Amino acid sequence: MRVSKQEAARTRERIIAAAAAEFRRKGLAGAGLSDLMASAGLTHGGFYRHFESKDELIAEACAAAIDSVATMYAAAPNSGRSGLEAVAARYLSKDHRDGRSRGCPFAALGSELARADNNTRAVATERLLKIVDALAPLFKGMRPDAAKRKALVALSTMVGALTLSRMITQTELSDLLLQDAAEHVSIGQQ
Amino acid sequence: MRVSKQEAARTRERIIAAAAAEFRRKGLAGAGLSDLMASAGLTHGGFYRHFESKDELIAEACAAAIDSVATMYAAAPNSGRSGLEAVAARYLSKDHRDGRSRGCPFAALGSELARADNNTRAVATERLLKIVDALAPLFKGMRPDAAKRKALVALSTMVGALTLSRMITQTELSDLLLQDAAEHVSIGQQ
DNA sequence: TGTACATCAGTGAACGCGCGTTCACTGATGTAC
DNA sequence: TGTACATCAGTGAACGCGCGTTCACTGATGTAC
Repeated sequence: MRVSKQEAARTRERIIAAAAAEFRRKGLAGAGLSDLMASAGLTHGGFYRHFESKDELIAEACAAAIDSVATMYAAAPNSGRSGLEAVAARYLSKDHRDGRSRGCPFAALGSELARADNNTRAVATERLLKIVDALAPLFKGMRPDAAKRKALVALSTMVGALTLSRMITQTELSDLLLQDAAEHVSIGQQ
Repeated sequence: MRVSKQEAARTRERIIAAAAAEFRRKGLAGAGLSDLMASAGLTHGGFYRHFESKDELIAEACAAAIDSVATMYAAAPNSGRSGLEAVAARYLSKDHRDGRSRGCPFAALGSELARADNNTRAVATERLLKIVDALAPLFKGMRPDAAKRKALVALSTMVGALTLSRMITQTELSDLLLQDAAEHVSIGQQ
């Protein structure tokens, strides 16, 4: 039952989207291709019509996951608070902490990404730099280069705090860390 | 070939030590019991004389790993620079980045720890608080409670920056992040 | 203190299971004339 | 435009492999008398 090129392309995107969620939920090693294909509405046998290997899917799914949360780093042009404050509040929210499968892949997969193959790490690095570029303008009154460096450190704080807040078993402490980290990042413009 | 209680206890410690290194090197899911027991100089069959399950070992090995790097957070009473500056420089060094298997488990296993079972996460949380207690006095002229909160945020920055520096494929950028994050943490006393 | 027996740390083979990957097959899509 | 054939997305079964776990066995250690 061959399917049109157009539909096949849509299938491929569905697999990537399912993988982006499954990997963040269960980890790169923990998510199996069979479950993952099932959650895309397919049987696992068809996987290799779309990808050469699980590693190839990992790279594509990570790229897609990073892109899909990129809007989180855009300045919200609404309220009176600074763009940085808004981004930090959104990133370090309880919703983000409790919604791994839709959240930041650096936090959901950080230590596994650090062990991933060269291709995946290169893809992740490239997207990381895009996010840094989006974040940098939020550091007002700074030379672009300095702002980018500040942005990467701020992102480090957010990724680390979100990861630890997910590990911590005491709800109050977890909440407090999110709050303190958000405040710390918000005032980090000097 | 039964072995003395004393020797059995030593064997148990050897397994935990081997696991603490293997888990940090390959991840909690990636490290297999067979390899791990071999690296402790044993065959895998004897594992269940010492532990009820892999999960039990994970909890014990993580505790041991955290404890074994706890000295990294002690203030070095030598040089002129502040204790915090010394700790940040040590934590965010290239040696630490390149020596996963002997380094901080929060960075080496962060995203996997966030998905670990309740027992492991409780053990990790308890040890995290000990590290925060060790770090807090480095924030001079602050009430203990405020200092602990600052310490946890600083630790978040260090964990996030180390994790990202290991993921980044461009050496110069990875180095720069370590340097910038160390500087940021060092001056974070206000 | 010496003897007889129970315990149990460690070995090595085996268990079932799910993993990533491969393959023969189906039949609608795409292509060549 | 219509027909004949090649392509290939998707299915479902099967592959070998390594995983965590179990088990029968060995023989030195620990214990009871």
